[in-house]
Amino acid sequence: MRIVIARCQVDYAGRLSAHLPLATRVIMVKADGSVLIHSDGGSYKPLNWMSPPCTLREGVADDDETVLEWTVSATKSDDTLRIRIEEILSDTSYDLGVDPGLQKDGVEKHLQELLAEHTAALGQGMSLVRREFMTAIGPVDLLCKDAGGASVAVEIKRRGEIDGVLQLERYLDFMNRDPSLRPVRGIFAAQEIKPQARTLAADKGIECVVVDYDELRGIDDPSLRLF
Amino acid sequence: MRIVIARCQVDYAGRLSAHLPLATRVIMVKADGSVLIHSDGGSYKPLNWMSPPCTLREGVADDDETVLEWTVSATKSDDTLRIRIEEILSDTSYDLGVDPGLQKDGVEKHLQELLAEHTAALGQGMSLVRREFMTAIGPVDLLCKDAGGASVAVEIKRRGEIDGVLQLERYLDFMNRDPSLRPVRGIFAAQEIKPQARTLAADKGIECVVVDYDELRGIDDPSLRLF
DNA sequence: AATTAGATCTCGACT
DNA sequence: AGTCGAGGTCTAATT
Repeated sequence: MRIVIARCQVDYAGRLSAHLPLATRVIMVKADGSVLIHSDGGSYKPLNWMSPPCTLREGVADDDETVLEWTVSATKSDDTLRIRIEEILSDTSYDLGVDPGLQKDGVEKHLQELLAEHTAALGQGMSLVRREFMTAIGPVDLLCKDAGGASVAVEIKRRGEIDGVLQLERYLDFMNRDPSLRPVRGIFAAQEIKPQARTLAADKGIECVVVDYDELRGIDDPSLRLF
Repeated sequence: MRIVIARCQVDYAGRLSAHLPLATRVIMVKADGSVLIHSDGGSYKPLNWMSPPCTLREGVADDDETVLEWTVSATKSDDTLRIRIEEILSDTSYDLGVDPGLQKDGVEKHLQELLAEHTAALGQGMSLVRREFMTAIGPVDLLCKDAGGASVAVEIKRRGEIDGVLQLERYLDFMNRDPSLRPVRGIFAAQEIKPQARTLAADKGIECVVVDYDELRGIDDPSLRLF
């Protein structure tokens, strides 16, 4: 890991063209050759970058030998990042070693697993028929039967937005064409549901269920938690 | 901009939970308080981070006073990032100033502008009626008339995938209900078109046109290019 | 290798 | 402030 603080201009040419005017920035060169150009704001996305695999060539500018010119070239395409460095304020390198990586918990897949095990959270007397129930246009997250024995298709999102409702509506359209399933009603389950999504669901006769992830996880063995 | 190289563990709790085991990493603290944790590989995305607006509080661990504990808290939610620092290898700060920002060129809008000016690329005798032609369900990128005077709706994407074809199909459905427009046929134009999208388009009677961005731009005044 | 769908998506434009 | 669409999306899982 090499970190350079420098006054620089940057040009990217590839899937688009982009230019950064002269300013002081952080240039991060990773062990795999990838390069990130960060400013002192924004969010985690760099102003400009080159993803691995790529190679860094260091030289000087054609028009001015006092200006360093770094060229980063992608291996698999002709994308290039050209960095013109007018002044280096700092240039340091560190050996970080290989990172053990990130452990995640609480994404949509977990929510689906938990709801599959605790279908009661979707309604009294609800029972699971299948997870990832296949239809002609893709898998429905959960297929259940309610207390009355009627089929229920469940679409699960971490955050419930309008596209999730539309997706469920398409599934319901297809499933209700199948005489062996019909009638199928829909439940849209999420940790939080946006007002617009809720309105659309109501209009389509789709029930909305807000799921408390922590509460649902609390039903499970607490020893299975990461922390 | 503060850059710290340290052996650390990191825990994020918020929209999900995530944990990073002890390892040497780069901690970037930006002027707006946002924090990025980078390893020596991967891509531009940090292993873990906190977006602004947020505040950083520096303290020591409850269980071990020799361990620094930084807590980064989001202002608008209860998301927190907890960084346990076992050893600091480097800790430096720089004043970068405000960045002038990135200038972009070459995305979908530009492609639309170029095609609007050079409708011949879509077919012999094609002429432009309107850009962003409004329909009940949204604007069609281009409305044209072909050599025979028939209406043509054009959907433009940088990369042509299946959802773009579906979008165009919805527009065509609506437009063909309007007696003053009917009949309207469709052209799906993109720099590259995925086989799946091509197949669906063929099935729907939609023509596919692959556009060469550089060639199209070459027709324009070269002085208008960024470099 | 190619495709699909989610993301602590981010980012910009528009309402 | 919220919504919508695109991204040099990235990422991981699955075919």
